[in-house]
Amino acid sequence: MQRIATISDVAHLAGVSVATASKALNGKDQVRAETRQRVLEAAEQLSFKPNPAARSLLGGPTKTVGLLTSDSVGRFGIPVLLGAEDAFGAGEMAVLLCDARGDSIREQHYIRTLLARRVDGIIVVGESTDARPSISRELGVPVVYAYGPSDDPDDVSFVPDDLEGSRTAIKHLVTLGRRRIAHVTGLATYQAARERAEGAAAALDDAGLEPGPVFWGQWSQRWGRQAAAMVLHADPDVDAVFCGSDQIAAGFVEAARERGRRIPEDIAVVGYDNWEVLAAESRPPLTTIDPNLEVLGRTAAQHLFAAIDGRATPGVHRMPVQLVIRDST
Amino acid sequence: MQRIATISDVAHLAGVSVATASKALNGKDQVRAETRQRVLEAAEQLSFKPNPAARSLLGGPTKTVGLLTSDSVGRFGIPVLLGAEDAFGAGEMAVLLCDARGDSIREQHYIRTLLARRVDGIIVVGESTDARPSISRELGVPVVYAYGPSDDPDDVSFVPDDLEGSRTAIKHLVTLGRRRIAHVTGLATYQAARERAEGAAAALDDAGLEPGPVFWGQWSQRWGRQAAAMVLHADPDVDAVFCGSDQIAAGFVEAARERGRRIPEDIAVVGYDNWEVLAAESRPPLTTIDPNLEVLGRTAAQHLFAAIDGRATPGVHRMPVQLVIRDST
DNA sequence: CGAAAAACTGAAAAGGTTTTCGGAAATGTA
DNA sequence: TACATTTCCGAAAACCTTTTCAGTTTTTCG
Repeated sequence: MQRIATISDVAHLAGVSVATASKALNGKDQVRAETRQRVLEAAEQLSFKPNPAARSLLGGPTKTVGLLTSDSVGRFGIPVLLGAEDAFGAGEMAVLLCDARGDSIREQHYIRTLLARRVDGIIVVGESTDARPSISRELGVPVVYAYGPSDDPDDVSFVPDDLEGSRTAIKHLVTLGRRRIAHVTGLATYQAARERAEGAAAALDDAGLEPGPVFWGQWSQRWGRQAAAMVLHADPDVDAVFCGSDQIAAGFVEAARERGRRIPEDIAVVGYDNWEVLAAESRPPLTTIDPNLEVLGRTAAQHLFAAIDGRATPGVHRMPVQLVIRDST
Repeated sequence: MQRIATISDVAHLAGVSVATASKALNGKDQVRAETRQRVLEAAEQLSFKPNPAARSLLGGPTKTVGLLTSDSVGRFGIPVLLGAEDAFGAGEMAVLLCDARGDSIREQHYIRTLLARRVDGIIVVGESTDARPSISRELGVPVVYAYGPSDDPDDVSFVPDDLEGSRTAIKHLVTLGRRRIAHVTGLATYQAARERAEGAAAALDDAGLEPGPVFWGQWSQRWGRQAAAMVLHADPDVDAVFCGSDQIAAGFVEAARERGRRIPEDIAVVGYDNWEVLAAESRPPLTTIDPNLEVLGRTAAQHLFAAIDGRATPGVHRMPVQLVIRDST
C-alpha cells in the first residue's frame, strides 16, 4: 500500500511551490495555463486527493452533512433518508448517519458530535408527521426538517401534504360515483390521522356530500379487519371506504371480502402510503396515495444546500402527493 | 450561537498549557491527578469535543467508517445498517452513509470518496445473501461484509445461517408430529432460496422423512397463493409447509384457508424473515425464522473494530438465527 | 525604450491537536 | 546542604491545505 500523496508531492513533481499547486488544482485564475496543466498532470499521476481534514481545518466547508433520524427503525424515515442521501451523493457531499433511536439524550450527543465534526448542515428526519422540538437554536449550522416538521415556524420543514392527499382520495371516489364514503384511520393522537380525516371531510363537503363517519383505531391490519365489521354494521350500504393507511386498507378489504362484499364493485377502497408490499400484493391491489417520500427527502436535501448558501426558505412546506390507481377502485 | 470550544479554551480555563490539557484529556500519565481533574472539569464546562479533523491530520485514526450499501431500498439491508450504526455510535465512531444503488460505477466513486476522507474501515452491506465481488484488494483499510458475503474467502463476511435456520424450522414441524412437509420458496437464482431448500432437505433426511417436493417461484405473496393450490393438489394430505419467506407464507395461509384448510390444525406453516408487518398481522400470526439482522449488523461492526485494530477474522461467518413461534404451528 | 500595468509565483501563516523534549519543581539520598 | 531522581508542565514542531501578500517576471502602451 503506497503512501498517500500530498500536495507537496504534486508541487515537487510539477516543479512549482505548494501554493501554486493549490491554486492550479482549485481553479484559481492566478496561474498560467501551461503551469496549471503541468500541476494537473502531476496530480493525476500521483492520484492526488486533497486531505479533507486539512481542508476543513481552515474553516472552509467540510462538504459533510449530518442526517439525524429520530427513530429510523420505522418505515417512513427510510425513503426520506435515501432520497436525501441520493441528493447529497450527487453533489459531492458526504452524509454522516446518526440514529438517535427516539432518545433525546442520544440526540443531543449526536448533535454535539456532528458539530464537533464541523458539518455544513443537518437534516432531521422525523418518524411521524407530528411536529418535534426544534434543534436549530444557537446551532450555527442550517437545519432542515424532513417528514416530521419543527415546532418552530421559522425553521425549514418539509412534510407530505396529507390534507391534499386525502382530498384527492375522496375526489377520486366521488368521481367514480360513490356517495356513501366512510373513513377508517389510525390513532387520533397522530397529526397524520387528524389531517387525513380533515382533508377527507373537506372534500366530502366540497362534493356536497354528508361527511361520513370516521373510525379511529390503530395503524394495523387487525384494526382494518375489525373496522370492516363496524363499518358494514353502521351502514350496510356503504359504497366506498377511504383508509388512513395501506395496512388498514389491506385488513379492511380482506374482512369485507369475507363478508361477501366485492371490491371494488360493492365497495371501493383507497389506502394511504403506497407501501408496495401491502398495496400491490393485496387482493385486489390497492388504489392508494403515494406520499413520494424519496422526492421529499431529496427536496429537503436540496433546500439544505440552499440554506448552506444562505438562501434558506423558512416555513413548513407541504410536498405534493400522488394518487396511485390500482384495482380496488 | 456559541463558538465551538477548542483545546486552547479548555487549557486557558483550567490555567494550564494546551499540551498539558491534551495529556490530561487523553489519559496520559504525565499529569498530576489534581491538574487532570481541573482540565476535565473545564472541558466538561465548555462541552469540549476534540476536532477530529485536526486529530486525523496527525495521521491518527479518523474515527470514521464508511457504510456502503449496494441497494438499500431493499428491506434487508436496513436492519443490518441500523445494527452497524448502533454499534459504531456507541463507540464514538461516525458513520458515512453511501448508497450505491446497485450501480458499480457509483460504488467505485463512493469508495474513492471514502478513501479520500481517510475512513478507518468500511462495511459493505449486501442486498441479498449472494456473494458479491470483493472490494478489499489494495484498499489500505479493513473491510467487513454484512449480509452479502464477499466472493473472496480471505475477506471477513457475516451472513445469516440459512442452512441452520431451515433445519430449525423443519425440526420444529417434525417435533409437532408433522410428516408430510412441503417447501415453497423463491427464485432458485438466490443463494438464500437454495440454502434454505438444502437445509430443509437435510433436516427431513435427519428425521428419517422423505424429502418433500420443493416449489420454486417468486418471493411474493401472490406466488404463495398460487403455490397453495399447487401444493394441495400435489398432496391433499400435506400437513405442514415451510415457506422461504413470510410473504410467501402469508399468501399461502390466505389461500389455504380459503380452500377450507385450518391453520395450524390441518396444515402448520412456518415462514422466514420475521417481517413483522406480515408475520404478526397475518391470520393466524406466522411462526417464522428471524435472521436477527440487527445483531448481524452489530456483530459485523464490532469485527470491523477488531480488524481496524489488526485483529481481523477472515472467513464467512454464519450468524445464528432464531425460531419465533406464533399461532401458525 | 522606459514606465506602468498585468500576470504569475512563492514564502509564510493559519487552523486544532498530539507528541517530543527540555526545563522546572518537588522529592529522596548522602 | 548538595546532589541525584522523579514528577510535572510547557514550548514548539508536525500534520496538510488554503489564502494572503509581497516579490518577480512578462506584457502593454505611450
